[in-house]
Amino acid sequence: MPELPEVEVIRRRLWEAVHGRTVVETKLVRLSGRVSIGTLHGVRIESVDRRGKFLLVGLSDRRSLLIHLGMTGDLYVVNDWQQAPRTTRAGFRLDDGRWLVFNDPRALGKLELVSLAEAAKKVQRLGVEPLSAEFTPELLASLARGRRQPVKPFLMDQRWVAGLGNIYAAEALFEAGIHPGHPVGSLSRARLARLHRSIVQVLERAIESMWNAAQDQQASWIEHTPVASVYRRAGQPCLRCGRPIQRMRQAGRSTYYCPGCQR
DNA sequence: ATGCGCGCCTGTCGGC
DNA sequence: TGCCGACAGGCGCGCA
Repeated sequence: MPELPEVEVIRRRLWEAVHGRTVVETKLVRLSGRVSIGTLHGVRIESVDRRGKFLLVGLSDRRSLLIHLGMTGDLYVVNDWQQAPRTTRAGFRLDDGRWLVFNDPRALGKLELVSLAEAAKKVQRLGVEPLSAEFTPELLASLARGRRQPVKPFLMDQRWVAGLGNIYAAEALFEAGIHPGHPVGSLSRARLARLHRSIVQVLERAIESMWNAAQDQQASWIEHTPVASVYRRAGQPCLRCGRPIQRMRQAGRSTYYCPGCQR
């Protein structure tokens, strides 16, 4: 499920729901190497941060829960354990009786308990935060320089820019009018500047739209993912020019684009 | 060094 | 109804 916007909305919801609470019980289910935590007991949750697609839950014992949601992970609070879905992999009972639940049907997510220093080290390998002031057109251009790699897999590589996945990489490229197969190093400065702006806009719009949906208690916010312009729209008309959206394979992933609007 | 293909997992959906 | 393949919002590894 989650790329940067989804992870950011999960982070905000989590912060509201769990900050200052103490974990009083840990339950691990469907164990695998991807979940490596001992038991958490008597520690207070002091922060919930995001770096790229990682969540870092800061604890009062100077440790951190480092979470990556993989393809299908989700993290939220339920009132009692009975409400946790059967694909739940871990649960943390809070001092108010509710449960913080890590649900992950495909089990590609990761959950580890590490020292603050180790957590910091692990996220250090990530590239720039696209919604930070550090992310500028100039920085994007310097990262792209000299690379022959197609722009879409470049955008999905977390070492350069952290947080874009298959959906938002495709959406940003559509927004910028750039063909996903274009070698990133030979895009002009002007086109990279436009791509930079598109990345920021696409991510900000997605966060805003999902965050608004999340405020409505009646709505299942995850279903309010902003309508995609190209993602999973193969064969349907382009919203801008009407030509059918194409699907192609790149580095093993589906890429959607408009052959009319993206060059 | 760089870029691609595959394996890891389970769920869903459409076609036969 | 049941089976089968394709596909799915990610990452890390090994190989050319």
